[in-house]
Amino acid sequence: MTTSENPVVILIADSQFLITESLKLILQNDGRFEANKIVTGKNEIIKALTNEKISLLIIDPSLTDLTGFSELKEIKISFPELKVVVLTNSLNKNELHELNTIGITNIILKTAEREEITEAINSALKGKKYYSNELMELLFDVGEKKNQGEDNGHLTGSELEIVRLIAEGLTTKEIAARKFISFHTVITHRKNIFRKLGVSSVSELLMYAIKSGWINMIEYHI
Amino acid sequence: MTTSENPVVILIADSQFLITESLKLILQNDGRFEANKIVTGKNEIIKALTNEKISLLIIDPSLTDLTGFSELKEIKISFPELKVVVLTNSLNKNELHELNTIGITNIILKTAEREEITEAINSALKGKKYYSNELMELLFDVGEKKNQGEDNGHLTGSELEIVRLIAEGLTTKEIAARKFISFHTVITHRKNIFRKLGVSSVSELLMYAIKSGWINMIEYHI
DNA sequence: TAAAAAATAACATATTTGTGGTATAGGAGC
DNA sequence: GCTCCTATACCACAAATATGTTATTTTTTA
Repeated sequence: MTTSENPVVILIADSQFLITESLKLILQNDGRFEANKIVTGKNEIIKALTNEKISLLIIDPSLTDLTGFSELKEIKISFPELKVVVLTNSLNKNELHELNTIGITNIILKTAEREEITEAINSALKGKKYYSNELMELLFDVGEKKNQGEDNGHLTGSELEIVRLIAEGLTTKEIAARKFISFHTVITHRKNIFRKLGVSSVSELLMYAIKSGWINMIEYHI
Repeated sequence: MTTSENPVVILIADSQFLITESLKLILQNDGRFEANKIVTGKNEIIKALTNEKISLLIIDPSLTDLTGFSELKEIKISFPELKVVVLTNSLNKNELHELNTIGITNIILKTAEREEITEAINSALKGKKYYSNELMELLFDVGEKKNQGEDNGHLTGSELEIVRLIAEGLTTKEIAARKFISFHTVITHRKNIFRKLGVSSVSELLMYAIKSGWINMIEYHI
């Protein structure tokens, strides 16, 4: 927090010009930070982290990999000392939990106010957690309105694959043909999926799947 | 373009702090503009447009109404001389065409580069059209991959309402009860919807509806 | 006001879904 | 070795869907 500490160098990894410009301004006006660097491509991130002494990385994960965060995970493993703030346009509950698992606990949305942004940065530097208000709500509505199903949400690999094929518009018969398995097996999978998720129709299933980020909507919605 | 013209006052209507901050910076550095004002609520927009001589409005429509753009339409009618640049996070093809119908032809995404932003503003002031590169692609893939249906995409009000009820997970019988119409009527609507959209299952219908922005995903995806 | 479009409704029928069971083989973990 | 989980598979049946065709009334629009 004071100038007597190690120099704080911040790396901003974001391809949105309008965002990086504002961030630069905020960090400059703060005065606590030694230098800031902006990278807009995924390759530059590793290079900068390797060659320079970076204290904090502010990153939009959509710059790297949108689903799975595997590259973000690798960064956290390669640079354990690095503090990370995730700054992104939108996150669903699945993604939020996944980031938590990786050890990223300072997450804000690009709709955040100035106070939230500085708070997230300060918390990250102190090793404290910080989440946007909107994300806190997401974290806490674990109970939720619907689904009285038992082990909600945890589908197996085959089950997830079938959800995606249903989303593509395939019928049970077509899914069986595509996967070279029996029609009856697909029926059983469907039953298990419905039971686990507490839904009883394709519509409800798809809404659940989209909400949870199981279906890649990128190709459907710009 | 020159200082001899009328003073150019720009109103920025956006609730994203990170965006308004950058815009302010860009406009300040440009030097051509007399004054800039930032509003973050929908009520302030009309007040500012009424009381001050605004040349250009840079607006994120999600500040007002996300679907239908009815408030944006009213603004265009009330202030015909006003130039408008729409700056938003995402748009689908339906929304893009709707904006076009209203007479808003300068549209860029918040992922735009500095050049695109200034170009959009300059074009708007000159009365010329400007669209982000990503949006141009959207405009031009009219042919598209699927759907060989006839009058694609244009559903009536009742049909759209039924699409939303299907998305809610209601069965045909339930929809009939909810709307106080015959089961057979709902069946007919479904048939017409499927024919118009070139789909043949609820899954395909929902994917189409989400892609087109007919279903409000806000409650499902933050 | 005449034509076009939308909303309403019905009948018939093949296909698909949703739901209740039961059952076996293979792998992971204790 | 034993148990839990997963993937596989089958039977049966009621409910719902998808598809075709036709037709009347109401609303919109040209």
